[in-house]
Amino acid sequence: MGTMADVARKTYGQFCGLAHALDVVGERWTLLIVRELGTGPKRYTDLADALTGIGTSLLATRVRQLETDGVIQRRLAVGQPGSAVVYELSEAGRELALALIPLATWGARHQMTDADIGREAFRAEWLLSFLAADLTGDTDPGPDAVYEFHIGDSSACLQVRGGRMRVAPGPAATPPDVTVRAAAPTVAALLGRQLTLSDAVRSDQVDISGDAAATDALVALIESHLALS
Amino acid sequence: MGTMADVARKTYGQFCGLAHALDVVGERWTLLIVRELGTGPKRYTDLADALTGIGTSLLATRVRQLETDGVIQRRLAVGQPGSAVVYELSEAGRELALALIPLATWGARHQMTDADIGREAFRAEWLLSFLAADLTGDTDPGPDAVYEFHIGDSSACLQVRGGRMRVAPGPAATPPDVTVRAAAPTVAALLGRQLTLSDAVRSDQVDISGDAAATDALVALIESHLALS
DNA sequence: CTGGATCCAAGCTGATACTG
DNA sequence: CAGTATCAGCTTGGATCCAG
Repeated sequence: MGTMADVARKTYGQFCGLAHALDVVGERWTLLIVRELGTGPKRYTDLADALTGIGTSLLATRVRQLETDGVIQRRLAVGQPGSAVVYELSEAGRELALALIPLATWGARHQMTDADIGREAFRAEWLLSFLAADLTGDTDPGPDAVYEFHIGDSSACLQVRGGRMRVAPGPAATPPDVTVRAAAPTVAALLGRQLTLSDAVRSDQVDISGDAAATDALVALIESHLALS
Repeated sequence: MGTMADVARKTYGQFCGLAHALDVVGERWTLLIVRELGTGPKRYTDLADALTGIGTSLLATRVRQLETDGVIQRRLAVGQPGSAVVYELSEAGRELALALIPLATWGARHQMTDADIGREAFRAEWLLSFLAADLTGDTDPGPDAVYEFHIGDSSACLQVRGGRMRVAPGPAATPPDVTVRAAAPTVAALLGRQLTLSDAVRSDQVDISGDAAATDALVALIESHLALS
C-alpha cells in the first residue's frame, strides 16, 4: 500500500500566484533547502548539516515533496568518492532561487542585526550570495578573478568570470587570486556600519591579500554593497 | 501575569537574510496578510473575509505579531462608518510587499494552472496587482485613466496616474474611463494562452467599453503582460 | 466589529534505531 | 552515505463559540 504520504496536501485554495507559491514552498524549512541548493548540488548529509535542527525524517519529506513539485532533481553524481546521490535545482528551482533574493535582501535589511551573529549559525556563502545578488546587473564586477573568503571558521568563494558572479561554498578549487580573512563579529560590525572596510583593513581586522588589481576591484564591490544595503 | 505570549519565538537561528525574513513572515498565512494589505488598509473583517480558512484566533495572533515586528501598523480610521480600526503596511511592510512580487510571479508561472480556478477562491485584485507589478518600469502604462474590472463576481480597479499604476479592490470611487467584464474561466483561458485577448473580445467573452484611447492602451498593457508571462 | 477562549487535529522536534 | 521507521512530547493550526 506504499507510504500513504499523499493525503491531500493543505493548500490555501486561492487563485493567486503568491498563494500557489506558498502552497509549494511555504512550509517550514522548504525555502532554506532551496537556498542551500542555490549554490550548487548537495548531498543529503550536506543539507542536513547546513540546516541544523531539521531532523532527518522531515528533511526527507521536504526533499521528496520538492522533487515531486519539480523544484529540485535527484541525480546520481558521477565518479565522486563516497555515495552518489545529489540534489540540484531544476530550471524552475533556479528561477525560484532568483525570486527569493528580494525577500532575503528585505530580511537582511529589516530583520537582521549584528547582535545576532554570536548566537546564530553562520556560513560564509550565505553572505556572499547576498553580495553577489545585490551587485548583479548594476555594478561592474571587475576583472575575472577568484576570491576566497574565510569568515570565522567558514569559507566560501566568489568567482567573477566574464562579468558574472558565482558563489560556491568551501575553499576555491584552484588557487584564488585574492584571499580574505575576517572574524564573524568583524563582518557583523561591517554590516551594521559600526566599522568601515578601510578601517577594518587598516586595523588588521580584515586581511585581504593577493593580486593588487583584483583586490582593488573586490574592495570596490564590497563598499558599493555596503553603501546600498 | 499577562498572556505569556512571548515565550521566545522559534527561529531558524541562522545569520542569513532569508532565514531572518522567514523567522518573521514564514508562518502560515502571514505573507497572505501582507499581500492583502498591499492594496491598501483593511479592517479585521476584511482580512478574515479574504483569507478563507484562517480562523479568527489565528488571524489576531498573526496581525499582532506583524505589528510588533514592524511590518504593519494599527490605525484608527477617521470618520468612517462602522468600526474604526484598520491595519496598513508600514514602510518596511511596503518594501516587503515589493519583495514578494518575484515570488508571486514564480508561483503564477510555475505552480498555477487554469484548471485551478474553478475550485479556488478568486479576487480580481490578485490578478491586477500582478499585472501592475509585472509591467511597472519596463512598459509605458499609457495615459492617465481608471480601469474598472469585473471578473466573475469580483471587481477591482487599476488606476494609471502620472505613469504609475495602482490597484484597489472593489469598484472605482469615481466613474471609470474603461470598464472590463469577463467570467473567471475566460480569464483563466487567457492566462493559460488557450485564448487570445483579441479572440476573446471578438467573441464577447471579454467586454471592454469606454474611452477609446484608454481602451487601446489597456489592451496593449494586457497583451504585453500575457506575452512575457 | 474585533478579537479572546477553548478544544481537538495536525505538524514539528528530537532521539534513536535500523537497512541497503 | 542515504535514507526509513518509530515514537513521545510539544507547538501550531483549524473550528466553533463567546464577549466587549
